[in-house]
Amino acid sequence: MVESLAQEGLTPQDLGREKFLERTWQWKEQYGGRIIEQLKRLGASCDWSRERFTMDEGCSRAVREVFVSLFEKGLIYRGDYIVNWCPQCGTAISDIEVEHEEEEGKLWHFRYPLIDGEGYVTVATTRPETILGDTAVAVHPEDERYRDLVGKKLVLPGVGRQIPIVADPYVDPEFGSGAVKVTPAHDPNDFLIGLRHGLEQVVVMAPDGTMNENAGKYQGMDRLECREALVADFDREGYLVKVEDHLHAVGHCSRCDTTIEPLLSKQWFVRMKPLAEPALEAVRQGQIRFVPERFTKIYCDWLENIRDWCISRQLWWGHRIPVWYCQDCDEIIASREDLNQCPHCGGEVEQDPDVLDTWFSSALWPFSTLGWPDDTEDLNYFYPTSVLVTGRDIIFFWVARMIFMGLEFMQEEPFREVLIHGLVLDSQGRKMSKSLGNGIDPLEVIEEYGADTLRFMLMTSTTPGNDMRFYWERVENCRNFANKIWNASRFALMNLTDFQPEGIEEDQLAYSMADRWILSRLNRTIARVTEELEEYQLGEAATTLYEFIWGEFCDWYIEMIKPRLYAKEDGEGRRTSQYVLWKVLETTLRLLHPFMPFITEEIWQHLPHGGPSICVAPWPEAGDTDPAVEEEMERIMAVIRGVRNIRAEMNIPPGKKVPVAIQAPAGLQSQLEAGIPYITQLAGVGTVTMQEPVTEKPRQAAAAMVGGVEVYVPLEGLIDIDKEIARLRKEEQNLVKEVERVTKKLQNENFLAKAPAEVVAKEREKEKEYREKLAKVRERIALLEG
RNA sequence: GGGCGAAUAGCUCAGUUGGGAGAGCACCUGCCUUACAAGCAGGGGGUCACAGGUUCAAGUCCUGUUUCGCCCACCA
Repeated sequence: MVESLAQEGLTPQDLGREKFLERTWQWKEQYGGRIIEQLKRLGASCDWSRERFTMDEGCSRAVREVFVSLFEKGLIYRGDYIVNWCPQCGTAISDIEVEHEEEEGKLWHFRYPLIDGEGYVTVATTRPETILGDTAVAVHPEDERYRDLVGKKLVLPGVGRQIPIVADPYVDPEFGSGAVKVTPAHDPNDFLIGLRHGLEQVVVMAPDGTMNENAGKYQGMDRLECREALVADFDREGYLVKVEDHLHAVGHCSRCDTTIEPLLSKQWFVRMKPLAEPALEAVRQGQIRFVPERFTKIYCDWLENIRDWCISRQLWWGHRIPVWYCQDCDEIIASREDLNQCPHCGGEVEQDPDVLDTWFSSALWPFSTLGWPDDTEDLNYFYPTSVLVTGRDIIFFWVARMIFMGLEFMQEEPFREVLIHGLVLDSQGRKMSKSLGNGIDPLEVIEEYGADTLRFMLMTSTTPGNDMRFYWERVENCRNFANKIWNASRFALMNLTDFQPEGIEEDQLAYSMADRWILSRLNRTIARVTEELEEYQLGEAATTLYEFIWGEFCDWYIEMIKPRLYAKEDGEGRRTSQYVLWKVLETTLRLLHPFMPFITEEIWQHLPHGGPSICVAPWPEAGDTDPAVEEEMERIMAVIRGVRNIRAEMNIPPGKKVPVAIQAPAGLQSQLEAGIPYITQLAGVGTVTMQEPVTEKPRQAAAAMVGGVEVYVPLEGLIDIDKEIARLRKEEQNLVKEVERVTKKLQNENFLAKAPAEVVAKEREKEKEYREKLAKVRERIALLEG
């Protein structure tokens, strides 16, 4: 066993590389067949020789089914509407693909003359080029200033078009001049005003962002170029009233960051209200729960204010819209099958050239990957699933849409809980982005530190829903933890070569104090980790394991059992510690497996184990703890720490064995005697003398008062009395503070009356403990000084 | 304009029913001790942003303020 692990020349950092990915893949394939089937079904095959991707057939069929079904229900429609147009990408995009950024812009004020020459109306705009598409000016119906002008006409400067003044409640009389230019083809509000008043829609911009034939002499100019030229022209001609600085939010394409142009065009939309309502109810009534809870509000707010979803894209990748247009009878047919001719008139048909928003198919993921629309075994087994884990940045894009599509087509929510995590930021707290070049390639981290290291790092020191910064120091820390487990396991394997757990009866074993202690700690750890995982306290669970493995198992237990393991003559003791060592490690690996899948699997396979793979091994169940032995061991450990502290402070050479005299009440002596081997071994102690507290205190000695016992290290010549007094003085100071605090609390009658009895009892115990300790320290100081 | 999050050790962050402030890194001291120097042992370091309030008791609950960050938003 040991040989195989060593011979392969592995380090934990190798784990996660291809070899292990492959190996784990094999195990998963062998034992987790269902999952593999799903993953395979997910794969999209790509054929570059054609113009478009060929999406996986299964998924494609689901997408068509959903599209056609929604179309038949009237939930998908094709219409003219103002969409977010990206001139760079040359496509429409949905509302959530637009990123708003505050920008310093200008607000230009222009005057439009009345046709009768009787004055002007002043309007303001942040996009002067859209003036070319103006077909009205709107004022508030109750605005006294303009009441008489409603119904009159203005001349659109530079264009010459006569446009009406209309009254519309949308206009805010308080803002600017109280009069708004109306451009129905290039502004969503204006579009609605236009519909209400039957205004003409004049598109002045081409899909590539240049001005089109309706822009007159500005035709062919880029929109910004046009803006400059137009402003200059209007200024010269006296139409420009003033220019103000203006801070406003400008929409940008989330993909290429180009300024979005609202543009009138014909697109496909999903009618959102009927779909949003059930999705809202499912969350409101608790069928779906968000963790952390605050994301519920974000989700609900979005769906409550949802507008129809523009799903057509003028791109060359994606699922092509399954709609055919008859060239003869103008019939529009949404079809599950490809069409060659019009089912109505037999005429020639052409498929819509557009493709679907990629999130349209993503929304079907919970069921399309399971074989839907067929009634498959996987679908019955895996839908709905229990929990979805995802980043907070795609709640709208993905989570919400999976929910409403799931409800619509499966009549059941796709998952019960949604665990939201934050984003990984760079070390300065910025989002990782291509343009900043501050991104970190996870594959590089894996290459250098191992996959488990990265995984563990991402799971620790974070709170659900909060962002985290990427720090190499933390990666290193996690790498070190991975090494720690690796090395501890190597130690275990070296000492388990002649061990098999078969046939061992737990109650027949000769447990040492250390054995009983670590088993109790293990049970406590199992219970705690399980509880924390159930509460989605992933970081806390990982920390609990970290502390148990490093702080208790490695630092204490392994050190404690070394003599037993090395002593060949102590057969029963050795065998017991081997068993406990194996049991604790094997159990701990199963607890740690979700956090460090590769390393735990690799080690587990080398240990005696049951079952084919740790990834299908049962989750550990917590047994009984033994508080008495924990307390006893804690006292022994305190003695050891006390002696170590003395050694360090007194600069006692590391190799030097020191004698120790322990003065303890009779009741504690037998317990302490059981701990003597650990004290001698772990604190560099030669002999331990057990005494009654009444015994004369040694003068040439350093002392530690721990857990109700006095520990003396008598070392003639090696103890600097002045230094020892200073050390004790510091201890005294700390104790005085503690005693003061506790006493003050216990003198407070309100505390005694209102605090729970157990809290008061605890405080009383503390007070007693501190006072006793303080008395001993003072006595000690007096002795040394006197 | 609306909403959310954060503020704790030099740095990055934990701290979930309110009951003696924690980790990692960095720093200081001593150790190559037969699993591990990517390690071991010991140590220093915090008025938990600020101001009020509730409570016997507040990092934790409430109110307000400040400073960062994020999300949403069709006032030209």
